[in-house]
Amino acid sequence: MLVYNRFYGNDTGIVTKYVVFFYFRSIFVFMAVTIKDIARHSGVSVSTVSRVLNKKPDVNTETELRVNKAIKKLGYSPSSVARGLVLKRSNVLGFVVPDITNPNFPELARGVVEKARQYGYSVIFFDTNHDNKVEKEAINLLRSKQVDGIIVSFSEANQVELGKLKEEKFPAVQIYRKSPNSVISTIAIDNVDSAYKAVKYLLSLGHKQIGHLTTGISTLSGAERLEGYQKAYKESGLVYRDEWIFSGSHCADTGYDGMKIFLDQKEPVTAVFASHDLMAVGAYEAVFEKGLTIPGDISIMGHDNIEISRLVHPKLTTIDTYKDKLGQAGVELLLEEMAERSRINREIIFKTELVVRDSTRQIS
Amino acid sequence: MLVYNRFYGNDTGIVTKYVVFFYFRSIFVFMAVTIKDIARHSGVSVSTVSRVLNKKPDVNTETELRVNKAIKKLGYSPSSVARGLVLKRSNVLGFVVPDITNPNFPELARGVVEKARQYGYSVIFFDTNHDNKVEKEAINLLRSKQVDGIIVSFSEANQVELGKLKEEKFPAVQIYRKSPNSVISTIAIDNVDSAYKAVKYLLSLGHKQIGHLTTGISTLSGAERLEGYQKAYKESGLVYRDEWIFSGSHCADTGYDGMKIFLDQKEPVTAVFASHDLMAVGAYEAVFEKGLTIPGDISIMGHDNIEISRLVHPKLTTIDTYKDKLGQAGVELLLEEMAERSRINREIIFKTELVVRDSTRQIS
DNA sequence: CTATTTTATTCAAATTTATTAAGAATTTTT
DNA sequence: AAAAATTCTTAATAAATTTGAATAAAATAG
Repeated sequence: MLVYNRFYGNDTGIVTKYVVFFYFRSIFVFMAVTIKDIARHSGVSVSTVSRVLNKKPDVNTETELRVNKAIKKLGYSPSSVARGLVLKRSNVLGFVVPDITNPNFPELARGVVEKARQYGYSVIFFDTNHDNKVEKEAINLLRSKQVDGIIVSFSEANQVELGKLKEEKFPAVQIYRKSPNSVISTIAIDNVDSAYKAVKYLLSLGHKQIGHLTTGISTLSGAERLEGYQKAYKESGLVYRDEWIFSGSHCADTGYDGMKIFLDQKEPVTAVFASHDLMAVGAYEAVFEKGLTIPGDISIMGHDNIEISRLVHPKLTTIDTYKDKLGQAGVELLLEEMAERSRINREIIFKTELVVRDSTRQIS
Repeated sequence: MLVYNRFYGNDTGIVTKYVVFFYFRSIFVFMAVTIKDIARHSGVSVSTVSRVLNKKPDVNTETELRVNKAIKKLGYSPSSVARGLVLKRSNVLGFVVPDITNPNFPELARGVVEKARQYGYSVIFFDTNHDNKVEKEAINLLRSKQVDGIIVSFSEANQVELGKLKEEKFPAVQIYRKSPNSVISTIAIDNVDSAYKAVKYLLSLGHKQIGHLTTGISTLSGAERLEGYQKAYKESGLVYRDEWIFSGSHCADTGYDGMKIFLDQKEPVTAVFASHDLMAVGAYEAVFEKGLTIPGDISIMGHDNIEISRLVHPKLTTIDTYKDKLGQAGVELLLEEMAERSRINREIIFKTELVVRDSTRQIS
């Protein structure tokens, strides 16, 4: 065995090391075993082997045994590609998300992949990085790969594309983010009710001035959660002020920015409901910077119950959205669509659940 | 348009709502357009169309135009499946991780998927949930799907399987976690050096009693980081005590447990280096519980620079491992392997980088 | 100006690996 | 010997690529 190491630096400043091993072993060129080989080896025809493989009738028990022995011996595994060509299905699903590094999506992805596996499907995964062009590209690629169905989490921009799929009865479901005009079947959560529940909880703790860090009306979920906030206020008979609402984005920094503004107001809010946990955690920083405490001086609530929420100090009160269940339900709905191939759209809305932790408190 | 809503509860206590839309539109059954249709439509043979598609020579400019027009008109896109059958490649890569909800993997995944896309490859994704059986299953599935190569992050258990792939010259690389006996090519980080750097930094701040929260020698990276810790101590001339080392796991709670033990010792450590950020953040909780401050009373350092590390308060000093770059490099190495098809193993080791934040301080 | 060679296009047929329907061969039953 | 039941084989099919042959046009030679 010959070994050599090479160290070198590259323009990123990362130094990499090469360790190369040369193996001198029996030379063995991999040749794929086909159904023909099995047929020849077991002295039957390919169609008989096919019947054995697919557990169809009209096969002698003895023949079956012989064929299975050959399959095992030669380590044969049918080519999904050839099978897909004939049967026009691939047993592969497509899954397209805007950003896997957004903490909501890994759990969703796990739910999807796990459930798909249970049903015998593999999953081709795309991360579009919020790029509409890539979204479109992904759809085309997945179709040319002949996936049996797709699960997407698209922005408004490409809903038209999804509508086209529906026209063709190509199985597709939108997950996590709602399909704005319900052009395809959807799995989502009841954002209005969820935010309503959150704000109602804060009101029940005695808070009357509740700020809201929203992602703005640019995202549907943001708009819905804002609606829930408003609904809770309306029902309580109290009124909120416009300056208690701050529009941020999907990242934590905007929570910090918003909270800073809230704290600088003459009559600061006593509680804040953030549209997602990351903003809530960002808000923490602004509170600490002012030398204030949570929940002593101000109560903070998030939404989504991502992992971070139970790791920060104090642990964040939030709303669980059952992301893995959403992913699983997405696959199940997709499989239904694949079976039916109708143009009916279903919309399955999950209720969410309040998770009370340490970032909120009762005030007199 | 007919709409009906259905509400129902299920055993998980989640209430879901059904909104079903019935569309009555022109009935349109999707029929795939094939190369034959293009040939017929443009009055040439399929082989000519194929030559146009693959930009091969020996095609009249005028013919090419005619064919391309037909392609556009009929909205034709070649079947990757049929193409895969003939060419024996699918333009699909496999990517298998133990746990996508582990905060290190999403970034890795993004790097892999993004780079693969740039090179025209799609990625079939598996999450094994640390199940060795599922790992094996994934390999078999990916092979029957005729992926062109795979990127895995396997535990020691299935290294034998990977070795078999190598025997067959099936392109495969191990990423993030090192391949223990280098049975296949690897992209990893220099864990020893990385931990060495971390502890050396703490020593440079004046800390002489540094605790280490390790994942134990059960994981290779844990063992290597422990080695780095020991190396730094050895070099400094100081000695560490065995009770300053606590073995935990991949989850945050064990950081809390370990830190509690550290703090209860008669002569507590003044700094702690955790093998990964989650443990470090878990340790925070134990410190706060005692009414102590970070870094006032104790400095804490993590490893991996996951998103959480800059969201906690104080922001965690840690080590960046360039996870997205690792993912990208994984794809590039895999593509090299695919081109060469040799039995040579490469090992590319990335250096890591110290990220100083607010959880560590100089002591006199 | 015809005959031959060269060049540029284009086509028909084989190939890839599996499934499946139709029909042939064999065995069993009537 | 005919009919029925069982089991297997042949050939078509899926949608592309590829090879060697065919055709047509252009160039060269006699």
